[in-house]
Amino acid sequence: MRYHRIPDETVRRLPVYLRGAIHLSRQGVENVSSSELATMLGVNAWQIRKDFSYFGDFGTPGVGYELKILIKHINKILRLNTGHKAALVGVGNLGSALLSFPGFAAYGFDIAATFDIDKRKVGRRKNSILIEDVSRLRNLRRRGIYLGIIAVPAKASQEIAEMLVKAGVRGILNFSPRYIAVPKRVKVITIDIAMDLARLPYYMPSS
Amino acid sequence: MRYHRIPDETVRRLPVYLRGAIHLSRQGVENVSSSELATMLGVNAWQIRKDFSYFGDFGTPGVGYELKILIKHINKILRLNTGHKAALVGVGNLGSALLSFPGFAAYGFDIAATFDIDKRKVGRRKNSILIEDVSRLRNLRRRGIYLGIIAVPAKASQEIAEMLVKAGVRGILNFSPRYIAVPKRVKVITIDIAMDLARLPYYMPSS
DNA sequence: GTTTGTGAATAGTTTCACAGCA
DNA sequence: TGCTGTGAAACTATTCACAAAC
Repeated sequence: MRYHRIPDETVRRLPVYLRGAIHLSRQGVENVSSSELATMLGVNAWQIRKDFSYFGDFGTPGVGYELKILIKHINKILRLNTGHKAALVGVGNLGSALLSFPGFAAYGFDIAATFDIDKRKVGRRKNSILIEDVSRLRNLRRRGIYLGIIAVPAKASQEIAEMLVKAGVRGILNFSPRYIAVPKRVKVITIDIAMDLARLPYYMPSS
Repeated sequence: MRYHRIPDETVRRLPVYLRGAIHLSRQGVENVSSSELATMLGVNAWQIRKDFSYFGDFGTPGVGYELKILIKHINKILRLNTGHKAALVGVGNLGSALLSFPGFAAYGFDIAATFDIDKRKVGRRKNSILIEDVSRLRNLRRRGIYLGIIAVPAKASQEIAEMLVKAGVRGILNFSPRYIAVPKRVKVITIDIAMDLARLPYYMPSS
């Protein structure tokens, strides 16, 4: 390997491998082969080996991958080792669900601040985190927050995205069903639940 | 065009185009060019034209695409025109959020039944839909439901998936962070929120 | 014997550039 | 003139097959 550009598709799969590795590690397993991991995650063994080959040799022929090392490496590649504070904007149904979602902590994410526009919510606490007024959505930089989660209605998402960018955010997880335009230096990942559901019938055998 | 296999990537993008088309149509717009739609959705114009070219000529050179026709065609291709009843399993935080999520109805999806294992929830109503005991998760076929949404803890997801398959479901939207094994005839789409978040730091400029 | 790591072959997708139609 | 539709070229990703390592 060495000195290859890492395919985006590989980056997309790394968190999946990480999830599997953490799961096994918690069960006390110490080593795993590419084919065992593959079966568990529903992918191909050669895909896993190829993906790992972009980063270095962390496996041992005849044995497999040591989970501790594997987890450490993937965490480092994805820059999850440092931990990340995130600001959640919009504490409605979805936002509330996200607040109590255990999956974030597992990857070192911490929702450190929440914001809403609804005066009735502002000042209250949800999961022990204070809900602040969106107008206070400034200088996240100073609070060490570089990551925003947008869970507001579609209409407001572009505006909120711009506020987040101004506040110093460099990555946005967007749950609103809209494309949001931001400067190239900011990375946006959009999760549109209905969008994924919408292609399910296409793949379903005739009904 | 004609007689090409449709790339999966194109199928993945069709709901995005549909969303954009519906949005414009609601605003009273009647025609749109590939480049207008592209700007609005943050994609390339030639990508849109290429994608549409797999299905037939629904555009008019010099004019663009008539939104009414475009929407009808995409809906038909994705088989969203008939409407789909879905069964939601797991009425916790996420499940509740999904119940009040407006995005489903927009694509003709209707959460027609909900199930939970928690006896305290069973019998109650949420968004006017009765929460039934998971043991009643049978014969969805008879109720005209061929689509399942899994919003239960990871541990239980494989078991629930198997119950859904037995009940006649042909497509599953899985929100649990686990690979679930099902017969090939059943299509599973997994949405793992933490997984998408996990690759954000990789793309964020050094922090 | 088992399992990794990886070049080479294959498959799939995006981008381009432009002919042809309204 | 403006915009679509699409082959061909360029690029990217997946799959294979096997030599090397344990």
